[in-house]
Amino acid sequence: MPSTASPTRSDAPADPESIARLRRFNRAVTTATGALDASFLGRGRPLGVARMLHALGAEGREVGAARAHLALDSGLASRLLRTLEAEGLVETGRHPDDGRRRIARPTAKGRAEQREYDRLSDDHAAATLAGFGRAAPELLAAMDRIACALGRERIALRVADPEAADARACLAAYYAELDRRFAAGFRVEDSGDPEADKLRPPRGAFLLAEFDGAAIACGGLTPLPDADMKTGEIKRLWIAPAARGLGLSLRMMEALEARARGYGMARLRLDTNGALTEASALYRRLGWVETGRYNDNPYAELFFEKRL
Amino acid sequence: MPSTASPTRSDAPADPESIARLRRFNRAVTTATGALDASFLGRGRPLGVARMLHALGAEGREVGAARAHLALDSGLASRLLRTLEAEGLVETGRHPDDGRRRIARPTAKGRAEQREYDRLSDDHAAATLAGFGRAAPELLAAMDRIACALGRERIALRVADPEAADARACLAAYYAELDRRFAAGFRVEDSGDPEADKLRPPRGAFLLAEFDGAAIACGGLTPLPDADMKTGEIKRLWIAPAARGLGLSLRMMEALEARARGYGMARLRLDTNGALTEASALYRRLGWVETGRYNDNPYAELFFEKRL
DNA sequence: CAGGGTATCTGACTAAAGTCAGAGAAAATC
DNA sequence: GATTTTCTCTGACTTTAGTCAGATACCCTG
Repeated sequence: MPSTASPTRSDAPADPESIARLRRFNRAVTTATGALDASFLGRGRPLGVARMLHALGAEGREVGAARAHLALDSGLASRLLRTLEAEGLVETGRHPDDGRRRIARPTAKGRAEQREYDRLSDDHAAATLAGFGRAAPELLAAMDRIACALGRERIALRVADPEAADARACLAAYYAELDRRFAAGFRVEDSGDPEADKLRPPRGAFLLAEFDGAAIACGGLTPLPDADMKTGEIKRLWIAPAARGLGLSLRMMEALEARARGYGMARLRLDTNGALTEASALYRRLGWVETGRYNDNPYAELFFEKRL
Repeated sequence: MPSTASPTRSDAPADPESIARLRRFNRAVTTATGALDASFLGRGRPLGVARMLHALGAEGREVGAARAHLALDSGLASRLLRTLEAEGLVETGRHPDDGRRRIARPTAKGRAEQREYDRLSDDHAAATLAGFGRAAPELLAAMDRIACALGRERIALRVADPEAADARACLAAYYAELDRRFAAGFRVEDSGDPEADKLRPPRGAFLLAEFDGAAIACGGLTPLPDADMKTGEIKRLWIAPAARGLGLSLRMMEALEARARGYGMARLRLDTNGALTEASALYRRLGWVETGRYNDNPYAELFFEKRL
């Protein structure tokens, strides 16, 4: 992390959300460059030992998993754990199901030390942010963009509950963008908002794309009540600005279509607004064809259908 | 650098200018994070030795200067040079004026090796760019932004010749932006373009701000032909979008004012256009007061003056 | 030209990171 | 139940980076 970059004041006020974003950027760049995270220094402990302590997390981890994560030789990893044990920061025990594998867990003292490292990172991030001054929001947006691009192989899709906190945050960002982009604004209540239940199995789904712990895209699948019960609808497809242009919308649509096929659906529909030009272009590219209005959503201007 | 980031194809086509921008970003982040540049690996040579070879440049360098640049102990630096000598990559000779100092110069073989390291860096950069696909231009802009912010302590102002290549590039970018922002466009020929001679000493100046070899801002000072020959004019003040919000315009204005004072000038004038809202705000903040039209520049709508 | 200061170098040392060959115990396979 | 495989560990080793105390040669000043 931009650690040499003038940590002017450690008491710099910065909101946790900005700090998290900056640290996410630092991790992305750190991973991409094979760099060392400078916050791992400065507590009188060699880098390797500090990295191992960090890799264990608060809950502890299988020795082999930590070793693979840090790409270490088994001998070296073992020695680092012995060092941490000697300091009283870590305890190792046997795996409940497999006596060959071992689990290394931080002790209470070890967890306190992990929190100290976290605090160091936060301080560095806060100082960097303070140095950015009024340009900070815009720089953070640029950092989000680059972090997503550098780490795009690590963006993972997963099924989420549409009422979970991260899902709601994603949807809120989506609605806010619609409100900005529609000339007349946007209110969810007027848009035929699918109840959360329809976005859950067995006939619906809500997918989230996550990058380093942050939700950066979402997409929903709901059943439509037609005669043969074989029609689905794509809802709430949104990619965070930071993650656009990386092929994520394609991945999300393919995942939703695959899920619809798995549900035995024969066709999918979706509606969209003319203001969302990139969305319509995407649907056409993916083989969707324009069709007639199939609902009374006042915000919908264009209707698409795709046979599976 | 983003070296782990899928160097998919080494034959990826990417223009040298984009590669230079990406590498500038990498250097900025590398410096800020204390990271190692991964391109220094992979030629069977320890990092320290490779960094020393790189630090010498094609022309060679004083041992002390290279040592200071890499922040190395004198003993370690000396040993790295011996290693390079043993490989036949470097020759050291005595300084022409001072027999204590020594100059280390790469041999022909050493320069070839430097080029190989450069090629490795370029390949990494090109592969990363290729992976970005159509989002590349926008990502590069975000990278420029972050590189400037992280490295803002290293932005240096210098007097430049207004007809040198980097100055002309800076001015061209400025004119292009005016053309975009003015409703009726902009043509230099119509704007009372100061001849280059007026932007040179003894009564004028053209300042460039440089970051890691790239010109990112400029500003000119010319004499105005009033009775007591004590009036100057600020011309062509421009900050590249990537460098805005970092206080650079303030630095540039202060440098130009200091220079005007050095020339014995008593007052400064400038004109600007209402479309450049941030410029007018800056001038007011710096103590300029609005005054009447003093030229026939058709693009000028606002006129400011400041007593020195 | 003596003496102090400076630039570089060598030798002796340490810390950190990493490699490699087995040893030992547990699990999986035949 | 014997054999092979898997996981972790220990001991012995190397490489890289870095520190520190002089030694050496040169420059500058008085």
